[in-house]
Amino acid sequence: MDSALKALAEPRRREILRLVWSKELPAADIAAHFTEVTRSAISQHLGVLREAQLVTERRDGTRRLYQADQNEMARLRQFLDQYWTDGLHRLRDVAE
Amino acid sequence: MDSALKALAEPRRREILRLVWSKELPAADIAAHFTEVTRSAISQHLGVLREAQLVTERRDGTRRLYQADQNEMARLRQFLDQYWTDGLHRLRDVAE
DNA sequence: CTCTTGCGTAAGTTATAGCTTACTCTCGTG
DNA sequence: CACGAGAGTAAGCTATAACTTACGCAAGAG
Repeated sequence: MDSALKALAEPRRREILRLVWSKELPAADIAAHFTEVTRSAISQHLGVLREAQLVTERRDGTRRLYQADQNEMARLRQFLDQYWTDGLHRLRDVAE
Repeated sequence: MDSALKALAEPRRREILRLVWSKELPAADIAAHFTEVTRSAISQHLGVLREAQLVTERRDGTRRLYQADQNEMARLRQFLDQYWTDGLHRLRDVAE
């Protein structure tokens, strides 16, 4: 969970997640969206997202297709929601 | 906004935010919660949170009282909500 | 004025992140 | 079997993060 939040803290990785949120994309297509950095850099970002389990990888011949892992994304979302909810409870308790 | 997310990616800083979410605390009290690191380390974490505008600082004599900045916290929350909402829209559009 | 308390800040260290270039691996194809 | 395309990986660089210890500074107490 902690690795997921750290992964999300990187703008480039958030952008990658947007790209593969709803559709599978091969690594080359993903890299093509980033003109400022090399394909290798993107491959490494994909590695970080994979380790955080935020994306799944599927092989198709020589290509590797990536897609956001909705389960893990949901878990991360829930973690953040919980964080805020707890905080708001503390606010409410103090208000009394 | 980006600095806020990066600030939140640090477990120690998330813990600090929880401490000052609903009440002002002097730096010493905050530091006292962390036995693994020095007071100086916590002071630096507070600096990061301050720069990300996630906490406000108020001076009272020689003490400095910190508290979570609800406005900025709300902005961050909204940013994350938007991120997920956009993603879910892409999912929905693909489903059609 | 001086001393103590509460805290930030400077300097230096070590670990880690993000990047590049170069290499390697694995398929599919002729 | 050779080779070209798609991608990860190794090595090395630079910047930044997270610490530590040491020092400096402001404010109230005596």
